[in-house]
Amino acid sequence: MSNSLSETSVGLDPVRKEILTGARELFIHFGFKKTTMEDIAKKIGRSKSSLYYYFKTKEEIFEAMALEDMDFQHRNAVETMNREEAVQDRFRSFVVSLFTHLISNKQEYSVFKAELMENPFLIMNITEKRNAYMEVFLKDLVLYGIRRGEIRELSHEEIDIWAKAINVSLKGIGSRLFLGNDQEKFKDHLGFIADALFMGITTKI
Amino acid sequence: MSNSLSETSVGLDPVRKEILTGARELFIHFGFKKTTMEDIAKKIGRSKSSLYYYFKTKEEIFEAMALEDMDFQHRNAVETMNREEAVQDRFRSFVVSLFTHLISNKQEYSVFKAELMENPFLIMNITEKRNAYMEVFLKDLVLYGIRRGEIRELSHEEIDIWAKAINVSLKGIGSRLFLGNDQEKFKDHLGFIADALFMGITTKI
DNA sequence: ATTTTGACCCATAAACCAAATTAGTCGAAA
DNA sequence: TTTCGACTAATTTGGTTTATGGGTCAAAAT
Repeated sequence: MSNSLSETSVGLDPVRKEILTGARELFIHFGFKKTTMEDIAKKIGRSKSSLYYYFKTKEEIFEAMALEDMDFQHRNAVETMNREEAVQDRFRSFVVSLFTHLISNKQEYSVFKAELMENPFLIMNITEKRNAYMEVFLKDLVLYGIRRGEIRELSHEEIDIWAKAINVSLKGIGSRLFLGNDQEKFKDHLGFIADALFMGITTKI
Repeated sequence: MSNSLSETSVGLDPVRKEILTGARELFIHFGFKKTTMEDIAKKIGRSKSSLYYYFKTKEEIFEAMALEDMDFQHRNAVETMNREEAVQDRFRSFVVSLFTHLISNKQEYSVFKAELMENPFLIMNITEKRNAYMEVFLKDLVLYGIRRGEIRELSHEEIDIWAKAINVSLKGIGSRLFLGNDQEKFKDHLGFIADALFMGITTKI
């Protein structure tokens, strides 16, 4: 389970953290483009050049911040999930946790909606890392379920495909929650959605 | 089942069709932005003004063309699907048909990849109509399955949610097939993916 | 009445340039 | 090892002009 999104969680450097928390506030308030390196530096009472001692580029700061957030959010979901035993319960719990967090923090990240499509390259790295992480996570979960006899014996290939498919599915649902304006209907049925994806909707037998 | 994406299939007007087929070729070759109304007019040997007798705007032409294509593609999938009896088989058949078509026509539509994010407003209407269509389609399919006793009795609300969730899931998988570069792995497992979404991956009972 | 057209209009895109910002570098200082 | 001020190079901004191309319209053609 040595699967994680961000290295910074170990808190390697206090200044690094300082930069990230300062940057986070500015990014969330003004977006990526309108936040200058000067702004970040001033915010934490340091010179702009200092930032370049810890990060190579502005993008790198943004990326580190985003990954840190996602990491926190995922750790949270995993922690909640691990209180369950059955895979179905774990999956449902994980999905519900992720999406409720997404919905409740929706406002906070709304600044990025516009920017996301102005420069998609910005989130490319982040997306890739997240995908890689999620796929490993989902594969592990399937293996856990198979071990418990709650999931049919699937081939390696099938597990891989399933993980990829469910990942993009969840992403699709996530974007709809984030961008769409019908979260209301969704948010009360997150558990149902998770179960439907995992267990299907057919009559058992 | 009076559920369709495009009215033009009835072939209301030959000139309208002419315009659409001419426009299609140009759009596919040069993209939306670089094809001018002049180009389209010249292509079919008419004056630019004529186009405005049949369509209000350039966007409307593009939209009509796209909807016509999608309509064809969906009619095809439905036709294939209807050869099956069991819902599971129908769903799988439908999904496989749609996605194989997508994969094989991928090259043709690659011009739009870039344009899609340059002006997302362009496909907004199309996307909305497609979503509406797909949700109705999926709901109908569920009702069919419930009638056959192959799908558990779901509430109206749940059917609605399921249709929305599966629609965005399929869209997610579709984009991955269209934009990503790992179709190879996917394309041989489309049936598996469809089954997994529909029937889940848990051991039955 | 329906369809087509050329001449026209005008919003927007492109091309250009000067000025200002700002990301990123570097050597020296702390 | 870490921080900083001064520098530079690239990008952005703002303002202007030109050109393109979407869209209108009244008249002509069918």
